Amino acid sequence: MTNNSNQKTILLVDDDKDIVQTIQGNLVIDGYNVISAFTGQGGIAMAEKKNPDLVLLDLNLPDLDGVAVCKILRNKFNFPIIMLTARDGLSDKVLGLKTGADDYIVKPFDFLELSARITAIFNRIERTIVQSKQQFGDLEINFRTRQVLMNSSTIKLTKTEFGLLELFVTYPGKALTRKFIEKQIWPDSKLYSNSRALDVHIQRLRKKIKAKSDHPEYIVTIPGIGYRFNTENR
Amino acid sequence: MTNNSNQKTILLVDDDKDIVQTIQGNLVIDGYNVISAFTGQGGIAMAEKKNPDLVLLDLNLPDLDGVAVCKILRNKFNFPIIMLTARDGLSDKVLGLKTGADDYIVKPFDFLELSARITAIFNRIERTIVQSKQQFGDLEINFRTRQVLMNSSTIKLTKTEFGLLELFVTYPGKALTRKFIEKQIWPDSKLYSNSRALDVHIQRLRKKIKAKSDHPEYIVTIPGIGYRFNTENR
DNA sequence: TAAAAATGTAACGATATTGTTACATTAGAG
DNA sequence: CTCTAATGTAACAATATCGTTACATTTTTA
Repeated sequence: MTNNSNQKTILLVDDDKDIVQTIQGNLVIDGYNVISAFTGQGGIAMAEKKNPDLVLLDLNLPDLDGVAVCKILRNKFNFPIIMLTARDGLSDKVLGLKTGADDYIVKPFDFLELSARITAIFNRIERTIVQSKQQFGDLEINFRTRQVLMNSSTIKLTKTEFGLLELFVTYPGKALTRKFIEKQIWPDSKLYSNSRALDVHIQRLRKKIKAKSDHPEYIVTIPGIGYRFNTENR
Repeated sequence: MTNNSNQKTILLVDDDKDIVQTIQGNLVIDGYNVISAFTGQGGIAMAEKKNPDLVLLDLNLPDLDGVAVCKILRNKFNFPIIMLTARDGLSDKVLGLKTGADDYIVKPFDFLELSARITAIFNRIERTIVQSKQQFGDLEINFRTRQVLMNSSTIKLTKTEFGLLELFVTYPGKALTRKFIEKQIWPDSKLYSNSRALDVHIQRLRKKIKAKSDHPEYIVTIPGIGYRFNTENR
């Protein structure tokens, strides 16, 4: 029905048409969708139009300096950039990486190394994304999907309850004052200094957590101060 | 109130104590907290205990093969791994990267390059995390905070509406069938084949988007099929 | 073009979520 | 221990969200 393929698009920017053809052919064999440009301007335009998953950028371009192109791309987009260049000097490499490139490969290179470095970057991104899950003892929180699991069974939290939990796990083990919590949960509301709303939401969250856990309190009360999220001994 | 320091910890695993000392000194100057181990076993133990932000792994270790250590670490942890080694062969590099390393540097190397590659990796991670924001024309979506901005002003979406928007931007420009959308939004519900709920939620989402935008429809109806999220010409 | 099918949309009741209140319980000060 | 302040918690009303329905409008089919 919908195209669910995870095929990644790689933009290749190089003015040497032979090199483009060779690399493109190999990348296609690797399963990538490849688009190309022969100038810096063309590369930038193509990036804006196609929003590729990764860019291979030669530093020797006919119109613009490759480093300048890299800067522009890095400024506007988040995709990884690998520089391909004949410049082997240390200062070139360091400059390239400091400009925002994710990797720097010196020509001539073997395609197998390029391929391995591309997948290494994609794997790093994948691992980083998956890492948006956090585990606290028998509690598992997926911040991307907002799914909360306790002992592998789902806990349904309301928006406010999830906000509280998110706040607690951001400062595990730290005592958070009532005022601080209230400011985070209700940022533009009037001062809740005399409201009991926070107490009530804490109770509701505790009840839902406790219903699924055999552990004692995750949320510890500190009278006169506020609350603390207990992550020890789990 | 809470310790907000962003100092990163790097674990250096190498049996050459001179090299360890040199690299460690330079990394400390770069502002990192550095811990070290001289054996594979020691490195694994240290990683488990300290959960570093990055590991520098020499492939020549007295007890275990470096590639084996890398496999074990990659299996258990998400932190990036940079291999440091004298093995310059193509197959070594490719094997190293395929084993799960994020980068591979051949000894002898200049510290400046190592330093640049470390920050390149940290920057990639940072960008990937921040990338949980997406821009579509005048529409900006932060998937982490679930905040939606249109022309820089906030749109308040309900859970279902945000789910729809998230689904649409996952498949920009693609036609999504009603059945597909319904399965994604109400996964464990009965078949909504004859329900009009989807239509109603689409209208509500459209109204909220339109209220803030001067563009035509973002969500295009495809009669008989479903809907399509229009990302062109914005 | 006319009929049929699909979609748009306002309005309604059901349910979920929220913040307040009142009273019970607990912790800490003296 | 007693008193007081802080916190726990059930119940309630206000609001938000949801899915259905009925009817209007648009698109497709024939």
